[in-house]
Amino acid sequence: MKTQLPKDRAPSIRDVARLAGVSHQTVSRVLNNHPSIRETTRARVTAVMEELQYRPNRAARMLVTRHSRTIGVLSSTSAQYGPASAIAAIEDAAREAGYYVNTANLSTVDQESISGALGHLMDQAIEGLVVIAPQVRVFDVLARMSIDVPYVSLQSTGHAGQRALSVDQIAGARMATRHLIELGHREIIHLAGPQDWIEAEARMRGFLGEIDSAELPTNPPVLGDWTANFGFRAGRELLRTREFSAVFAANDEMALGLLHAFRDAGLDIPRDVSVVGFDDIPDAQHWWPPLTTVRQDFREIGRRAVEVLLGEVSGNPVAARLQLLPELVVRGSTGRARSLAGSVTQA
Amino acid sequence: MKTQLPKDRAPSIRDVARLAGVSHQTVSRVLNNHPSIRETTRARVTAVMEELQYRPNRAARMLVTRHSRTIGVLSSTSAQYGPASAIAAIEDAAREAGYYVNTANLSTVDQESISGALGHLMDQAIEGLVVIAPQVRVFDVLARMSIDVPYVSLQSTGHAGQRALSVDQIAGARMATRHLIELGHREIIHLAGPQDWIEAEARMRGFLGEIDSAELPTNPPVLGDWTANFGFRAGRELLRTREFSAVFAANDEMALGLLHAFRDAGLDIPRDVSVVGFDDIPDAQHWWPPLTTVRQDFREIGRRAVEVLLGEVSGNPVAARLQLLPELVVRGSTGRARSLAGSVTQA
DNA sequence: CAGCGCGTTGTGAACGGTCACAATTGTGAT
DNA sequence: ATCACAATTGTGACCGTTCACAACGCGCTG
Repeated sequence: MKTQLPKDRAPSIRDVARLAGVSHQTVSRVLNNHPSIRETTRARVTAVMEELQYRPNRAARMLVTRHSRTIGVLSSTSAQYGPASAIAAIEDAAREAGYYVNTANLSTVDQESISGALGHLMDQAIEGLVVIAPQVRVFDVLARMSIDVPYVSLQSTGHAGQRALSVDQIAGARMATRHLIELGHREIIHLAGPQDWIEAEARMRGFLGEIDSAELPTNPPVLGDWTANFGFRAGRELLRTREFSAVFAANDEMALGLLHAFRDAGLDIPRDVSVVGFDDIPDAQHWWPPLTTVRQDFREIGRRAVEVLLGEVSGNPVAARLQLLPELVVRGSTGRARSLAGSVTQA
Repeated sequence: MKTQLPKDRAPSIRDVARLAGVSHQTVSRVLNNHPSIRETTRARVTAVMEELQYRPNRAARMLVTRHSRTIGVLSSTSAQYGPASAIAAIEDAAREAGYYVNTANLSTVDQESISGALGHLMDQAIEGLVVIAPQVRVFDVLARMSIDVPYVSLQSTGHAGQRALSVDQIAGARMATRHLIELGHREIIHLAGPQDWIEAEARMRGFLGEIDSAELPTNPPVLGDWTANFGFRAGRELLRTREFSAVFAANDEMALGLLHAFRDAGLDIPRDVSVVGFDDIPDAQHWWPPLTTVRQDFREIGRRAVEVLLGEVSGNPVAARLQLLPELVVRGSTGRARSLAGSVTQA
């Protein structure tokens, strides 16, 4: 009982029109549910569409409307938990809003790689861009290429000219640091992330700010690369060269490496050293000891990014609160300070 | 010194043509580097393109050629390390080949969600599909929707009618199990993944096969959900209800949960219990104790998936070996068997 | 010198939607 | 019944590219 079609191509709007006995424009109107269509006509057209399994051709629509309904995501290290779950959330939210998502990964952060990825996205005629690789340099390139689409950046704490949407990294870092101070630690070392990452720099600022408020001696931070491997090596190095009773790592992975190194050296955590991480990835509660860390909700950030971006795209900006507050989660890796190699002179 | 353009729109092929003093078709030929173009003409056209910052309109091209140069990725749990790094690798490889990637996530695995995601991808006119959510049901829906594009599935060990590309899960599971047997363990429990996951089922088959070859008693596996939280609860439950000296977990996350539970119960690993995982995620080497596990190279799988898929798409299938061999990585979470609560009767 | 063939370039029509505008139909008031 | 006006539908052009085909120029052959 199927209606035969002349062409072998996918059915077009005109095929539907012919079979429904209307003009192609009417079909188009049904498609975009235009208000003034008689209910009976709409039903007839819809029926034919159903029968033909009609699917609008996105390319054609895109050609004339100049809307791709696609947003781009620029990301690095997208295999890590944080970025990965943010991306997943972005995709979900975008799809829900009828948008498509295209992701480009940055293998390296040289300018060529960045502009290559950006070019790839621009070819797609993206209408908006989410930047999850908040290295400073990315924004330079973004500016230089005169990208004309609106963009949001995750976790960049107001660095760019555009809207930035983020968990308040500075507040989070202060919470972590204050927690250690309140436990009586005075010699606290910060294992920071790469300093061309805006969020790494923000966490460092938060750390230094809090240390400063407490009028504690300033220990030079160690600059890491986010990985557990680095944390491990840094931990060994620290034991050889520094005096401290606590470390605040800029992310959970590096904290894990620290735990490993300290344990290998025969130290008891948190009796001998306290460790705080940042992110609260799902594994962290199962580590040994379970990690005290600062939780940020990556999925929520992703969702909001899309919300803000689509608001921007459609011309009526969302007045959403752009800063989310992170939350300190105290577990077994932190405890009261006692003397290890140095520290503890206080009241 | 810039040449003024009449329109405010992005420059088109005809704008370039006019300025270069050629026909639009010639410009098109340059674009697709057609052989018979005089070198001088090509140079002239290229120069104008450069000056105008011309970018071909993908929608227009797509409309007429019916090629989207886009491949789709259907994935679930894309925040986990394995899928996430495979996706990243897919994107890299695709971009290198001049293709675009569109990902759709499965929040739930009901049929509606699956066909919704698939529909989203089909709207994009994808030319090929990579399935990373190898639940059996996905393939049912795939068949029912009569998806007409070629697809590869990751880690599905030859379940589907189409090409499957994977690490040999069965071999990996056998390696892990054999390792435990060789250490003298006789009461080995398998903490399996959800059985609607093809790879979970394959790992279970490998485990059972190896147990069978060694003529050991068969312990009923425990069915989990891949998460560390589940592993933790399962670990506590096992200690209450079962006798065993080793557990083979179907992935590293669940193994982590086990370690946590066993440690909480005051057990020493590996003296009292041995634990093996699967995947070798980067963190696993830093856990306590460092996890013995089966390594599979997710990036490589992703790369190959694209290779195979693009071969299929372009009509000349790649004759690549589709099975990769995983590798056993022995670390601190496994050791020789001794009596715990049961077991150890052997020679 | 006509004619052939090849390399190179141009012409006009698609592709499948939307847009602007015109045309038709229906409705209520006069 | 008539008219104004709104609701509904139709017509043709256009978006930017590729495709099929035609045409041009030029050297070479006979």
